[in-house]
Amino acid sequence: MPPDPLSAVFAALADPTRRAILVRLTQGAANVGELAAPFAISPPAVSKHLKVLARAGLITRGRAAQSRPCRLEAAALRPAADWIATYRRHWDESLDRLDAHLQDLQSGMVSDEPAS
Amino acid sequence: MPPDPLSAVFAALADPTRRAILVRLTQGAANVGELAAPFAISPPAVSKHLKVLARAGLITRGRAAQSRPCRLEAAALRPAADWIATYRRHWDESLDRLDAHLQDLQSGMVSDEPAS
DNA sequence: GGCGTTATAAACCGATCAGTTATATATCCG
DNA sequence: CGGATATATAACTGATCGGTTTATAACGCC
Repeated sequence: MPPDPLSAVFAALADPTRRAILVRLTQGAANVGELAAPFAISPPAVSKHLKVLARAGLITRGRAAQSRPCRLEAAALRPAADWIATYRRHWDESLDRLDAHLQDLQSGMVSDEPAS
Repeated sequence: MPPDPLSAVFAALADPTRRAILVRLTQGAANVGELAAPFAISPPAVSKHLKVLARAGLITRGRAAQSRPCRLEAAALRPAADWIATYRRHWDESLDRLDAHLQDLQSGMVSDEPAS
């Protein structure tokens, strides 16, 4: 059972190494060796990270001689950004608190009386 | 070793159940029973999800009688949104391709000659 | 064809995850 | 106090993760 795409993207972003790889790819395509260099992990480990990123749609791979360069596919970040954007409205804490408080009152979750 | 906060947030968002819990909490605070209801999973499982969300700073818990209501802390999403926002610039594929191509040329990654 | 380079695949390992059941804790009510 | 309700903790399980080492495959070059 493949995870839904949104989960795949968030899961891919949950690893610092993978985020660093994406950052690196904003400077242009790179092959596995170049990506592995700064991380003190073995090439196979990088290869696995790339597979995760590819499954999430965040990169695509090409072929150039022995090299399989990776290219960033930033468009795959859009659904994640959209999901988070729904919460922008709640970022302002005062609005948020007010909102929640009103909701709580409405649903009878709190007494609205001073505690003890 | 605690994971860095950004990883904690992305990891928390990587689970559909936890995302649904956050969505539910936009409608106001809720206790564990209310959160567990729509998901056909046991209360302890929900409790664990809430612990993950709390560790990521995405919710805070209160006390009201036997109930420990959860409140959304949307501000914790900000770093994640900011991280992703850095890639907005790359979402337009034509800009992205051009960018990457120029970078590739500059770093000598591709020949810039027609293949074969 | 054979060699070096680049990258993936396979097998394995310890840690963490997401869920369960069963047990404990905390709070209210009578 | 004792019982009911709401939640958390403990102990366990199967699956997945992030890494390793070893072996294998694809390509370019001589």
